[in-house]
Amino acid sequence: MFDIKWIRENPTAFDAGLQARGLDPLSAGIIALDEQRRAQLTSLQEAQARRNAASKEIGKAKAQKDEATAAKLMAEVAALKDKLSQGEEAERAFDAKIQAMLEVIPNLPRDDVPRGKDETDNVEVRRVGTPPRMDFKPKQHFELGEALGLMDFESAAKVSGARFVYLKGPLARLERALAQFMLDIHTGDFGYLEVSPPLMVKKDAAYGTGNLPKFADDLFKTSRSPGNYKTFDEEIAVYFREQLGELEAENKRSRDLGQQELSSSSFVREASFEIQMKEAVLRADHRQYVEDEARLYLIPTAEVPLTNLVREQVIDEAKLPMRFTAWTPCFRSEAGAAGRDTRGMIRQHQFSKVEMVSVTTPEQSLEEHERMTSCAEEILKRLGLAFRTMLLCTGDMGFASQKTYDIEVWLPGQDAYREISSCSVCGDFQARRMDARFRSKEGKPQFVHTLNGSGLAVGRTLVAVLENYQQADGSVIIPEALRSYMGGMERIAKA
RNA sequence: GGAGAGGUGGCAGAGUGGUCGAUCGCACCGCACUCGAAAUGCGGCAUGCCUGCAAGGGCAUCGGGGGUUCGAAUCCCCCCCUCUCCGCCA
Repeated sequence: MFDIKWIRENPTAFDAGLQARGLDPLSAGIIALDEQRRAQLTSLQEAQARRNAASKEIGKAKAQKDEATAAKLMAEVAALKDKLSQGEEAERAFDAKIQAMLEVIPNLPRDDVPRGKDETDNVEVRRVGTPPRMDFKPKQHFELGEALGLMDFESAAKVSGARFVYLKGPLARLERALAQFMLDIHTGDFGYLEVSPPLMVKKDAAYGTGNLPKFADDLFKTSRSPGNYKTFDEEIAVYFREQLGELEAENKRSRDLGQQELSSSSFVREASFEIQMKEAVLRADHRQYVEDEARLYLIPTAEVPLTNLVREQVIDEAKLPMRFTAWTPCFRSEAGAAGRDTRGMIRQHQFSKVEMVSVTTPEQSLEEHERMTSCAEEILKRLGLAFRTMLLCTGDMGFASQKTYDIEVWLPGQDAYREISSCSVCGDFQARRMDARFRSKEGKPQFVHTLNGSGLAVGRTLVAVLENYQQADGSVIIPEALRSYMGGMERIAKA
């Protein structure tokens, strides 16, 4: 989320950043709207100032029993009433309009991010490890898993639909082992605080990290039954009374004119039809409102609850950087991903991930970004998996990011590097949306910087282990580093 | 889910229609006293926004939203949260 003031002062930089993202310039439109808003705000505030002053004088006049003056002033304020309520409404309208424009604008890329259109313009910054040599044709993870009888997509489809899976026996345990292994490293070696967060969050939290309002389609949401209808019933009662009153008035007019009363059957039928239509609309609106307010979202990543841990507060600078890690399931509707990676565990509606989140000062964030990326890389190193680290170009970065490294692990079965982690620095973009600030010894509170990264996607790590450690006979060697987490097991083979 | 109590500045806690953006205390900052510190005394100390070169001026904010009123922290309505008790439950 951008500070309108910053846009006003840096329109060129703002538009240049948008252009790097492949977007059209927006500053002129926003600034024009903001100018209107401020002009209107000033005139509203002048009217309010006059009302406030007059009200104080009324108080004084009444205290002195000067009813004449009081009455005069009250008349003046009464005349201001329309102007005030119109002004307030106009202000709300301007605010909403500008807010709606700002909240869907993505973060601007840092200067050192390569310009580019899509993933083909990403820049490889390093390559670590060598892909294993195999003297047989490597299989894909789902071929291995299904042949072992430990990975069951068919049952999952029956129970939950496409893009779900059952893992069984040693594979289920391997998922748990990987997660524990990752958490132990992040907490033990890198100083992250392990957190077990809520898996459902409110709209405001999803908004804070930038998942809403623009990417609502990517989220699974609960639909809770609307709770209290009292307000609505009252609304309806008022409306009915109005309608009936009008009908009666209409009939009285007709009688006075000596005409036939309109409460003849046809009119009543028409009127009651209209009432029913309006009632239906009101009811629908109200239901929608209540549901939207009560709605919870399944987290698409633990980034959401972890980052929002600092929302709406002022943190003591001495506590920064804060580092959180969590192992959670993640839920994504994958709308618009139809046809991509339909087979196997690469792209699921539900997957397991160990997430890292850092909250820092503006000075610390760039260095923290490198550190976080290396924390993720360390997991792959210890597992003996080959990977490359990519610096994403401007066109391929996520909504909230200023700069992103993707880590791609080598998958022999696919004969390709595939994303297994994504580490982003968001600057104060999320902090503004969450109102998360810190206070230094001297000086006013300012917005924190936030970072997030996968450390790692557990499902995809499991895929990588299977494919990289597969043997000619279809069994899979368990990497040294994981064996203690697997009860000493060295190999997964068909039972 | 039911009943009751409550939500006010960093903390604590007054304020029930008119100079209340808010008394007092604690914490914090500055100054005085002191060799230094403690204690004491004096002064300062909420946030956001608009406007102005600045000094300043103005608007809004007492959990959130709406309403009554010339005027609301204070009255009315709705919602949220916290605490206590009861019920239900992994």
